[in-house]
Amino acid sequence: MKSLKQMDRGALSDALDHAGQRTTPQREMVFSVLLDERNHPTADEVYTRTKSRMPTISMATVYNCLEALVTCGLVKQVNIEREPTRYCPNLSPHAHFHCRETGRVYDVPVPEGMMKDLVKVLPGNYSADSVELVFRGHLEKGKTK
Amino acid sequence: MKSLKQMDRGALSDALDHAGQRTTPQREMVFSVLLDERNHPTADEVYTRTKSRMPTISMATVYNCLEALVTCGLVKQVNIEREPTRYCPNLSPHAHFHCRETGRVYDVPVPEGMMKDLVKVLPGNYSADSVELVFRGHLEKGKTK
DNA sequence: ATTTGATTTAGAATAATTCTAAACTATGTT
DNA sequence: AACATAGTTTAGAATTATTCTAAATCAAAT
Repeated sequence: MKSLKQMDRGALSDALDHAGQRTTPQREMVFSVLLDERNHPTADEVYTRTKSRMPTISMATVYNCLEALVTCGLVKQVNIEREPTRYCPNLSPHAHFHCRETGRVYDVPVPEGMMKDLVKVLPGNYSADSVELVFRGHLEKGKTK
Repeated sequence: MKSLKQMDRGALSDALDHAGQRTTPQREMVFSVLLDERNHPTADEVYTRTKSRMPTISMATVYNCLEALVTCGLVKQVNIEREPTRYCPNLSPHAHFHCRETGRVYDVPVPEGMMKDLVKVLPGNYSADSVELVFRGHLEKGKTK
């Protein structure tokens, strides 16, 4: 898909607007790239993909756009073991699985409410606004996905 | 505490030995530093603390020692949001809490078996050997710890 | 004693990310 | 419409944690 669906375009400008930021062609393109292939790309990968559709974009702009998208809440950063930051447009609560063999990261759906329940292990004076759950291991032979 | 307790010294050389590595004064000192003040120091902080007791040690050696300790299983790396890697000698299953205000990281004890139970959310073909659970937020006024 | 291999060390190299300052773009105001 | 203002993009420099390199040191084993 080469461009943003109307729905996503709307969500994007709403979210940017709400954060006091402008909707620009670069931001639309980067967002589109993220929605298009949701395999947790790094900034560098996002740069390569975006550049193929918008050859004049710079690495700095890709970082700027990603930051804007994170700030306005449409994208989440995924950090695994000090590897380069990956970007994920999946906003529903989920965990991550990191395959040691391929290095790939997979979203893992979790039962409704589970992420919230986890917070209950915290002592009373700890107030958490985010919960991250990351598994590491390998995929059994068979499925690739 | 300036030096390793006999118990820890034994655990250290056993573990190093088991991994085919030698017990050296630098490794003992770095391990001692980690056991001494368990506030998830970064390599840089470990370097500073170790240097105060062993002024000739180098940064490279600190990294080497930390890597040796991680490899032989006595220490775990804790990575939060692409910040510098922290080192933690707490081997019992636990979660982490990252305070956005102070940047500090706290160990959070979890109910027996909980970390293992979390693995059950994974699809059958996902085989996890490690589970990481990180909360981010802030500490309510009152206790500092 | 000598060889062998591991370890330590200082400093160079790497790599992801952030910063800087100039050019560009869009928006709102008269 | 012209202009001021503020936000955005851009290339390249700077930063920073970490890894690499190669020489020096050390320790164990022949």
